[in-house]
Amino acid sequence: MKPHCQTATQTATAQVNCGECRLGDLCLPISLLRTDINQLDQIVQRGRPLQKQDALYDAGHTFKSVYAVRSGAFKTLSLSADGEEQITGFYLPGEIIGLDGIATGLHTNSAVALETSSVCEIPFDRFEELSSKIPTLQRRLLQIMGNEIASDHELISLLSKNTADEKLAFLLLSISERNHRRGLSPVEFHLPMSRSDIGNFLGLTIETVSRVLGRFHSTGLILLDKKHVHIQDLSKLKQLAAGRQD
Amino acid sequence: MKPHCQTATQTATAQVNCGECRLGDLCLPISLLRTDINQLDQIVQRGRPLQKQDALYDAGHTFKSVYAVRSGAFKTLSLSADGEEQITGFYLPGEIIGLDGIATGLHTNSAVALETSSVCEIPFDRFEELSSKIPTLQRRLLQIMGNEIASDHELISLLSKNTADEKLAFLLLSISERNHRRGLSPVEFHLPMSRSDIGNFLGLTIETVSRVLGRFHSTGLILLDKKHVHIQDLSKLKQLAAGRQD
DNA sequence: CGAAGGATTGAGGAGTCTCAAGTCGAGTGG
DNA sequence: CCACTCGACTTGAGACTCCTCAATCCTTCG
Repeated sequence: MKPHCQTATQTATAQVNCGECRLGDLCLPISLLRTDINQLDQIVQRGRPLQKQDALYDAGHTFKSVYAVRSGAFKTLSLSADGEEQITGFYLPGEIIGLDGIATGLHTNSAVALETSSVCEIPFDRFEELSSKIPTLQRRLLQIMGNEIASDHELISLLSKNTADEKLAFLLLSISERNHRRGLSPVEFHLPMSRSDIGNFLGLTIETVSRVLGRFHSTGLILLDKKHVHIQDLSKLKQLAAGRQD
Repeated sequence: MKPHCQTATQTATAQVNCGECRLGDLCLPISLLRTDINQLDQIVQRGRPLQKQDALYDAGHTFKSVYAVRSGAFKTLSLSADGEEQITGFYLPGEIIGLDGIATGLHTNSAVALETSSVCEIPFDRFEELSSKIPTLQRRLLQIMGNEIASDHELISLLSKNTADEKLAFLLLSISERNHRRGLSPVEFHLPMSRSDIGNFLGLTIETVSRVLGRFHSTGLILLDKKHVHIQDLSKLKQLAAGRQD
């Protein structure tokens, strides 16, 4: 329908180097010296545009690279023993995916584009080489993995203890905050994933997701038109997400 | 009551160096050269015995070290926004705890001994130094974090999709396998944690845990005497844990 | 011995799932 | 341009799992 901003700029930024990327220090190069950034810049491979539903990598494939989301959005998912799909995370621009697989050398998850997306690919062998020379880079990688673990723990707590309402509030808030960090509006945004993805991620059925979002809408907590969300009462949403019912 | 084996050997092994530790390569030093092991050995601090309920570290404290469980067992837990406790993992001998906190420099979890336990402390600054000189060691650390993430994802999937029966079967099986790896019996062991810890970890109430374990017992799946477990039908337990009801 | 914490057992209720029907919008082909 | 189909989503009614509340038992410990 209407032109999609991120897709439009994607080609324009495809050649931008790390030092000038508008994602700034959201991505890896945080607090690197200029000379170090240039070194990193030389191993980063840019411009791999993916269409909706395209897999960036699949579970079982050899782990070669990590990726920084440049535009669009991804979901990562693993298949459990009984063949069920479990979404383990959603990833927005500036965030790093592909770190699963460091342990075994094989990816344990698949990463799938939720909409037209592009990434920066960082070959891991060359990254490791580089990071043994640049201590801050090594530290940064550990930080990113640490954050991954911390957010997994948050999700674990959410899944064990919270109601459907609280889970949905948490997800909306999480996307709101991550958009805010990228300089976008914290109260008005686009949900890149389907209801069914949301349900899978939060351990709910699609019907429950639909009902809860409907209730959020009818109580004036949010405005909702399909995938477009406008948060009306941010503080109440925060209360809900924290587990304190209104 | 009766003497506790692991506690008894604890003092005896307290001075053993990494090269001779009977946990072998379960712990960090996997596939290190002998000279490298010796270097690691020199930074490891041993012999910190903890009593049941003692905290190894607390959430909010500065992150200084990682720890290898030497004997006993630990739980790690985080406090969610609303002050609720969430157990994020149980840790048995040979396993590494304390890696949360790498991201921010502060521990995000607390680690609490479930019974009399001892650990090897590995000061992280010196470990980082050492690992920039020994590439396998650096790789090993990433592996351990990768495994942590993989097991978190497994737990996330378990919490979102599985029934109480399946959750309990999974936990029993997990402990069984980890005991087996340490050379202990995979079918007969001791649960180091309380029913309430189990429930917290699996997102169930204590009553449900009790009822399910009781049902497992009365259907002949396991023998159960308080915290002592004897798995009678391992394959059926595996089916259950994989989500295929009998 | 009494108290306190952990665990078991029972009855009733709430929240979410299942099953089923129905709506909406986009894309297709006549 | 309209009917058709397909997928994503919404809405409703009933069922079931698990939670809540409460009583009781067991073990430990002062």
